[in-house]
Amino acid sequence: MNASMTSGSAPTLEMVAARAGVSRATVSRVVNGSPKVSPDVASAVHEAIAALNYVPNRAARSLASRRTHAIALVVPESTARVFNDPFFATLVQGVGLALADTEYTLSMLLESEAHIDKTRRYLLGGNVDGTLVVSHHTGDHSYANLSRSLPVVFGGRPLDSTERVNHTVDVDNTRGATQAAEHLVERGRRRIATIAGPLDMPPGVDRLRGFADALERAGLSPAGVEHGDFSPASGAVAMRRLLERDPAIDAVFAANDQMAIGAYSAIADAGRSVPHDIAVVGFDDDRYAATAMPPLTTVHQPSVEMGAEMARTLVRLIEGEEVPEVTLLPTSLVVREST
Amino acid sequence: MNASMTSGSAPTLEMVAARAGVSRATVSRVVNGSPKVSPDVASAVHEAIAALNYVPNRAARSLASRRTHAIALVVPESTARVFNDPFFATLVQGVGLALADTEYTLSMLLESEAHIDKTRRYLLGGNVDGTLVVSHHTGDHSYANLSRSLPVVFGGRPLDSTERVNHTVDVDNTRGATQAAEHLVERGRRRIATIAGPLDMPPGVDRLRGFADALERAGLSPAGVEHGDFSPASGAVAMRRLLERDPAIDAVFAANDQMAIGAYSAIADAGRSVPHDIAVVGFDDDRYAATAMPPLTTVHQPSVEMGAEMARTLVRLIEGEEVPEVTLLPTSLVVREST
DNA sequence: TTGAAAGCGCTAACAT
DNA sequence: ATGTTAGCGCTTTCAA
Repeated sequence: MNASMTSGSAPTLEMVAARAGVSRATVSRVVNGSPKVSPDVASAVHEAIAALNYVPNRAARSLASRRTHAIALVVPESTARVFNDPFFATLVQGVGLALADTEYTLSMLLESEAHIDKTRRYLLGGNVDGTLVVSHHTGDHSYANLSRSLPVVFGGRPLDSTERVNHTVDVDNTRGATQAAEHLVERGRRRIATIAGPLDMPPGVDRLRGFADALERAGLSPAGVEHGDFSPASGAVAMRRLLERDPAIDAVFAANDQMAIGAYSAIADAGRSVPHDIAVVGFDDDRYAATAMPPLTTVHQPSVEMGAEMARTLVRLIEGEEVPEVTLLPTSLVVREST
Repeated sequence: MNASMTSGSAPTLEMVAARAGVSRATVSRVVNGSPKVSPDVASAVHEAIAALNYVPNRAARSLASRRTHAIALVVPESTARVFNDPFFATLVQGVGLALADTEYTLSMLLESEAHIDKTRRYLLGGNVDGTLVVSHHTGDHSYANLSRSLPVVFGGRPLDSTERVNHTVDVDNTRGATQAAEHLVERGRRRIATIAGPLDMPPGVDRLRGFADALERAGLSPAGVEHGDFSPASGAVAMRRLLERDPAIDAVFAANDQMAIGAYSAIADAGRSVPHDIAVVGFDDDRYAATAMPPLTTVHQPSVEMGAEMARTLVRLIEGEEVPEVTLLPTSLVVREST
């Protein structure tokens, strides 16, 4: 717009100082919001900044302050493979949104096996002030000890709880499963079975427990428990087995929507209908849930919120605030037509 | 592992120099792969680097070299809203994967309206060496002129071709639509209609053109053209209209899968069946395509590859290489049961 | 081929 | 409340 913008190189703090007639230190104070600057000096500096369209140089700032104002989001390869998992995609969105309100920047690290320690070096090499890690896998110890050298927040589907990982944000899987079971009971169902997830994955364990506890409180016991691997095919297989053992089942809670959809087909194959003969509740509220036939009643995961919460937690951690070791986000039941 | 690692602060280039018995300049040369270093000196330096587990400090490097080795991926808010668009998610994955082979780092900028110029400042403030922008929208001029100050590669669903944007990577929409139309012709269909996308979006235009051209070459003309907005509902409406005008239609090409799915329901409502009465081909090969009933024949978009190509193009641009202004990625037809 | 020296743009004591 | 002065860790002329 104006002449100063046509100058080749970016304006520096020094130029601002000269223009405002103060020292560089003062400009730095103003830029960093130090309280010990007189109002008139501050506004003079602000004017100069605006006039020159000054933007601080990050590299210089990091070098001097030893802080990068960047955080990493590490996506283990196994997760990358399911990158089109809507849950994950939405989580990234939450992270980005939360960070937009801060001075922090997001570095995405898609970890491919070939570069596994490139990632570690990057993280440990002072390139970021902290990191977020999303993992689907229990056995993933690779980042557990990272938290000794760097603020880390785990999230998504967190590690096995036996590992003392410092900070994690998770969805309240247990409570969600309980909501699902209670809903089925309220609908008058009595022979309620479940298609659980793998027991080596925390969500698998928690969702099964929440389900079982709720039934017990209702004075019922599961009409069957079969395990799947969260895939639609495994859901169909599990449903078939459930039906073989007890053809009179009148409801089923699947530990995720994909398995619920698989169950749909097994139910149809058995000549039964949803929800008339068998009510079905899923978990995740993924893209398939709403458009399934019939639309699936399911437990909604607040994924955007989870990403945002992870980001906020990490930022607080970096700034030295006290933060709870684990944050559990509430789920909510979305009632559609499968119950 | 060893004693030096327990030392509080990270090893510096200076420490490496001392240990290798050379100057800092030499270490810098080795680290940066300069050719003018004698082999023995180089290996001594490499040993020292390994022994100390030295990792160069990025901030210092950027400050001195005026390069950041970071690239941004800007996601306009409108796109963020459809973040769970599998196409986009996969594209990000491709970008990440391609970058993993380089020295570059990915900064994700989810742009929220409130911070729109925060993004511009960030990009122009020397925080990145270049940027990738994904956009669904024609009218989005905000980044068009960015390319005057910074290497930029547009991608995904690029801007209106009337804007002279320097570099873009796109899927070959025209060719893809042609493949779809030719397939229908080969299947013996003769009354072929299309549910086109909006004419203010490049994919809408290109897919319609590719379709029409192919029919013309086959000596046919469209049995009908209706426009939708890429949503399933609009696909259903369009299909209904198509059927009203010409009940004898025996095939339809929808400009995306979502509209094809919408068409499915309109076809069913009309008492017709897919593919017996009407063959349907979509475009995108999204998550719904494979699981639709019947599974949808569609044009596959190489989204991972597109992300990777965008990243590679940008890196080349940054390194000063010559790169083509537009790269068109080939699509492929995935034949399933709807034709 | 190697080293010396001068910054890159900023922050953070320390003075004043 | 403001200025002075050192660096932060690296790259890069320029000499040797």
